[in-house]
Amino acid sequence: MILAVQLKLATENALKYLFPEATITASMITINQTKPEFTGDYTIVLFPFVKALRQKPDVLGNQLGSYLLEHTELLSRFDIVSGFLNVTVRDSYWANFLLNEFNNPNYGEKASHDVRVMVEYSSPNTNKPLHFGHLRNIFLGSAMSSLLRANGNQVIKANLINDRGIHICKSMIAWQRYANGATPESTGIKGDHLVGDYYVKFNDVYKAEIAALVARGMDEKTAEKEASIMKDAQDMLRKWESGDQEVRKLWQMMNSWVYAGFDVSYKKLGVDFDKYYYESDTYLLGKNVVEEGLKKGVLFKKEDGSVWIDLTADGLDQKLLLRGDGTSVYMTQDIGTAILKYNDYKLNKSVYVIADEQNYHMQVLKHILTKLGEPCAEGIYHLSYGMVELPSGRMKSREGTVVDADDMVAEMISLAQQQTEEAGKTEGFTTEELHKLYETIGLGALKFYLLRVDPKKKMIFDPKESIDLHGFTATFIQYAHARICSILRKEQVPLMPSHTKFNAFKLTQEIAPAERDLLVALESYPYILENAAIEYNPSLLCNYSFMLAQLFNSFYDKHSISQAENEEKKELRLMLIIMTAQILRQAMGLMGIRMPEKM
RNA sequence: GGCCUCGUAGUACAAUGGAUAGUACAAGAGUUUCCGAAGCUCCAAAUCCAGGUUCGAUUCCUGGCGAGGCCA
Repeated sequence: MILAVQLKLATENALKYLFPEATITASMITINQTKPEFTGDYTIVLFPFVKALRQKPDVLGNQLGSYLLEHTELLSRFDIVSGFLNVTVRDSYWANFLLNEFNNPNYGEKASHDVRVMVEYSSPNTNKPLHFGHLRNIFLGSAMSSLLRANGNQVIKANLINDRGIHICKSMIAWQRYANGATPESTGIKGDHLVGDYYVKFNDVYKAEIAALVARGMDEKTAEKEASIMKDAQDMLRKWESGDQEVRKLWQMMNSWVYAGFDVSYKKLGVDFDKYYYESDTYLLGKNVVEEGLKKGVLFKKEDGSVWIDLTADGLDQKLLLRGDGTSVYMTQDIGTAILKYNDYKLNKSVYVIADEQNYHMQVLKHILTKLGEPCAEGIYHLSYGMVELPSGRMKSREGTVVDADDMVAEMISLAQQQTEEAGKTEGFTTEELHKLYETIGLGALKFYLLRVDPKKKMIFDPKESIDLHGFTATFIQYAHARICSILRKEQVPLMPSHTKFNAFKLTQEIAPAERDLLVALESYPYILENAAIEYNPSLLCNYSFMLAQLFNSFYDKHSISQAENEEKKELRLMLIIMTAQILRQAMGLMGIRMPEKM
């Protein structure tokens, strides 16, 4: 159990013993890390007890501090500063902790238990390539999957592909009209980009057609409907729905190009999926559930035959589930798909990584499933994230302001190369190793950049300033790791030595402040790891890793390891940096970021 | 119009109701015969406005102002 939790329990017990009359609840106890300007490792806030115990903070603090000092093995001293009880943990505690955990490759992870969680992410449309906004989704989903697994859950990574609909027909019709049979092979263009080009082409032609019609005196609304390319696309959609052989063949061919393109991108990004769902398989689902809901009286029918649910009692409004002609809407198929997923895997939880513009939709979906009495409802969690915006505002494909994902990755890798070469750090690597290193640095920077922000908040990305490789970045953390590896290489200590190597270690000297700071941080890692999963927030792990790397850098600057004052200090510091490197590798690994041993 | 988010240094981000509001970039000053300077050290700079709850509010509540999103 980590120290902060132990202290909290000890405090609760102490207060109950000292003040048996008063009611003390765990929620009243706040334990923080002590601010650097005060003596101590952890701080217990005394104010919340003042009223309940009718004691002055100082008196109370003294009683509590003395009790903890006497009755636990944890503390060596305490200080009271204006309502805060600062406690200092015994050096022997830290030494024991370090000796037990420094080379534990699973430190902080939880044992596997039978809770099945699906994480759905990426979920692209098959009419255009991935853009920068998708990357936030993909990295979030991938990191959350790893985080949930590290916390013991059985994770299924799912990708629901939006492979049908009018937008897909748009690129198909434009390809049919203008491509002259061009294929990825004949043009050398990546499949998703090729199809995307014809989606753009569609919009160009469409716009021109509307303009021409308006010029002939038609009003704009009518022109939008009358444009021939749009009529063709709608006609194609009808044919697709009726199973027209030719259209289906074209659809399959173009989608297969897109999938091949996505596969290349996913592989480059280092993400994968356990299960693919296709909207062409699921878009008719949900209708029967709606029919049943109608029978149960949960849903109602309007005069035109359309089916609705009334959520006004829940502060929402009425929501359409089936149109008068019996066709379904997005909500209908989402109901069906939620049930399908649940039945496929007997899910305990189903996480949807979807942008916050769908907040209302997801809220309604969960409500409806609850009202319908579907058991999948309870486990649904919308991991809502803010959109990535440019300084000028939202990315808009129509205005050509989208940043392409593949381009962005390539740019980051070349930035990594450029900076490595400028720093003259290419010696001792083969060409192949360098290539891999640039990928590690470039992709790491990109992932970290998108994950370091609280998912709920929208973020602004300025492509002109590109992404820095200094400061609050993956590069900074990777560099700290590489330095540690370099020291260990020189000392001929493996990254994960067997425990017996330091068996003879015995602490006889005082632990220095910089060593302590590092120990406190290392010890709190399990708490961070757990919280990041509970709060569905990988940025907590990014913040933590960066702080840990910072602490290492300061420590490294103050104290020599190979030239330590004596053998004991050297062993202590070696264990410290072995564990630091271990946690950095593990934490960043969960984010999909590799830590190089040299850079 | 209704509902939901969000307003923190020049910029981008932190802060379970707790101490003097942290970090990075940019700006300024240092730092290399010594384990990797992609580093370290110092310096300056911010909670949109007005009320309220509290021993204590960036955080909770109300009302403005501003930005974004969703629903018709």
